[in-house]
Amino acid sequence: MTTRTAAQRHAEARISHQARFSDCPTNRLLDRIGEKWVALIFKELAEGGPRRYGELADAIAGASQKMLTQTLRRLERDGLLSRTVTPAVPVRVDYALTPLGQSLVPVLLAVTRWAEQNIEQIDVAREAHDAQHH
Amino acid sequence: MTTRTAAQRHAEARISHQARFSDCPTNRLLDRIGEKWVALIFKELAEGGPRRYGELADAIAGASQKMLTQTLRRLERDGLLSRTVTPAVPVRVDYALTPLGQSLVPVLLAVTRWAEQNIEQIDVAREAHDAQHH
DNA sequence: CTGAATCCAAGCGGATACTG
DNA sequence: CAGTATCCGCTTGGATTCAG
Repeated sequence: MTTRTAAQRHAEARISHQARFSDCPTNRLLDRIGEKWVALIFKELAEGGPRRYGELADAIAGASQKMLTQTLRRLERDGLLSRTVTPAVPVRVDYALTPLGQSLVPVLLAVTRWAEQNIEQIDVAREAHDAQHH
Repeated sequence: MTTRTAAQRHAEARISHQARFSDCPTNRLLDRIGEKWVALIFKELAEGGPRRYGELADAIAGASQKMLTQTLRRLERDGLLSRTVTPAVPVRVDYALTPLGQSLVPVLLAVTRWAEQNIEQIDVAREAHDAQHH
């Protein structure tokens, strides 16, 4: 039977659009840089150059060890940063932005600039909105 | 007693950094525009001008009604878009970017441009990485 | 020092049903 | 038409413990 309810057709449409969502480069990128600690990691590596794992952990003390490692590994997998292991005792691991990662820095800076210049307007709008709807 | 274990001090440090994280304008903005449907909503409103709720729902068929409404309301609360109710039967609701929202469009475009130009390099890096670690 | 593995709570986000 | 309300599974992310 080709008979389907409106709900079924709508569900199917949603599925196919979900696929397109995951394929959309913009959404894929926003998923990455929107991750909780990515902005801070980029800030550290962009401003301070290569960093050891422990240095990053200190600089980004808000992140748990698990999240920091997970995030670093995902960024490495995407080719945005490099991970260099120096076999020694104890072991030494350095992270650095790749050229691809560096090319993303200006984009992040654009985001930062807009945020710093406009965050106050957002706060004002939020207070006004909250006041109106008591 | 001022005596605290290293673990306690570390936990306290993490708490205070968590607060700073939530205050950071960049992270606050990324939290917003990183939400699942924000990029598509902005794309629709930036390219097509004001849109009725139903038109947005059709254009962004991947989003459930609940998520679409939630996201629109949060963006409205932040002053990034406006919601205009026309009392009629049936009721008509239009959404549009505010000037503040429009000022964010170029930033989103920068993200989109980088994504489209570099997503392939990310895919390549990912395949290479996955291949190496079988 | 740099992680991996496990456990668990909180919340995001989808499905469904109902409403002015 | 444009939502609201409820239920619920799954993912996210922190705490803790163990390891090379």
